[in-house]
Amino acid sequence: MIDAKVLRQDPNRVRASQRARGESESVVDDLLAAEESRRAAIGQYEALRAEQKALGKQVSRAQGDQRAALLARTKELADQVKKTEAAQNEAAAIFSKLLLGIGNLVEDGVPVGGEDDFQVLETHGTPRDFAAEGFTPRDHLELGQILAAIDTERGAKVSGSRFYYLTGQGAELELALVNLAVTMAVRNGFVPMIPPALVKPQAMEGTGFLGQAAQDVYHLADDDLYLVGTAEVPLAAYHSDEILDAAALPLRYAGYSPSFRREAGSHGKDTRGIFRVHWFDKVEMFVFCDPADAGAEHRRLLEWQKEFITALEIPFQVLDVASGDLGLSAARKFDCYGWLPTQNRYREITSTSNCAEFQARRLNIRARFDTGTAPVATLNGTLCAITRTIIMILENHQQPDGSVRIPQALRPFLGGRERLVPAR
RNA sequence: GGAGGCGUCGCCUAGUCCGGUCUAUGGCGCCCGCCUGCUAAGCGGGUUGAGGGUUCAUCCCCUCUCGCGGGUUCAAAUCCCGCCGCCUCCGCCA
Repeated sequence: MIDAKVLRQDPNRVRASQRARGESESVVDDLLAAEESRRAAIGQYEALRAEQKALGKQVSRAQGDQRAALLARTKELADQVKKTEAAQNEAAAIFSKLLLGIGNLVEDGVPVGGEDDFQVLETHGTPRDFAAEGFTPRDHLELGQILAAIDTERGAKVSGSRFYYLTGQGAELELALVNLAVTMAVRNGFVPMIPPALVKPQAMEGTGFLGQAAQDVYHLADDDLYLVGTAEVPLAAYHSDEILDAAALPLRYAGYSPSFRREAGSHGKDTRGIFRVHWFDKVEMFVFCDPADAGAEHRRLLEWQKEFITALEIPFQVLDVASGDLGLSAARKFDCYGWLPTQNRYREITSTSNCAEFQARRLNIRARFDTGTAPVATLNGTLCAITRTIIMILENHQQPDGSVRIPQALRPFLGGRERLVPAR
């Protein structure tokens, strides 16, 4: 959630952010009104409570008529205290419900607009010229079938559409990618983590996934647990309700977990192969840091993503995502789009968001700074989303015979092999 | 899933039966000071945490805080209900 102080002191900044996101501005006025009635109720409650407490002491010492008179007054007070307490809770509930609903304040410099208004910041590598090489590239599904690495038919038979099996070399490829990603993350100072993939509502709410993204989340109604769409959720909630040692920041975690996404509202989009699926595994970077360092840390996460994609020898671009496409919790987001030869365009392969203090406030994660106890900043970034990465590797490194060259960096994790080879 | 036990201010712990004197006891640890060739020991003092108000800052003030949430009561660590977590045992299970 955004800072209630900012809301009070500079409501226009919140209005501007809402405008950039394409969200309602009037919610700001509703919030200010709710805040005012909440404060009024608190004032009344505190005054009554103080009197009640003072009288309570006298009651325990008083005798006879005096005691009876005091008891009559304290009874009256108790009644009023209950009423003001209820009023206070009601106003607070309205306030926090509204506050939880509004998106993070958009960082300065973010391009304004919707999904297509991103700005391309960088382009790395050069897409192969398959025409010059004299063959037409196969798409990842065809390659996956030739290599006996991807089985979507049986995935559909067992689990439905948008499910798949990674088989043989495909399964090996996932394990190799995970190993490479975790090895690089550890070298960069991350603590590797294998977090739970089912979480309580607070974790989901705290990370901002029950807002506009709620329709994309799997919920187990019998147990009131959610299947996470990213390790970001359990990693963020790891330190919930904790006060961290500021000297220990930044805390960097690399979580390997399955990611479950309902993909509601994307019917008919990217239906071929494993580009958009209901489940995939992912290695995710997550950082808790001093809010003053968040911008710099965000750039570092981006650099580590670029390092990983570069190691896999995939041509890619870095995008500065536009304000309307940030999601609830991000103040700024950079995406890396890898080259997809058969679509003749770049497609999303990683994403990194600076959530500033937005998630930390919701999850109650603070640190003791010199200036006092304050929320930390949280940042997340994909290191390796397995299915997308496999797609990019297969398509970009394919050979005319359907085999696939394994990028140098990955070979140590595949027993030194140089190629994935067609099955018989 | 069943039975029992437990959850108190960093750690350990008293208090809960029988509500008010709990503004929560004591020890350890930690901080400050004294003493002291140094260190240790000793002596004296301080030390729950969070939120808010005030202030340049300190001081100070208020509220909340005995696993969490309700309830009873003028008043709850203490009584009642629900929940959560941990431990032991049983059942089931990879």
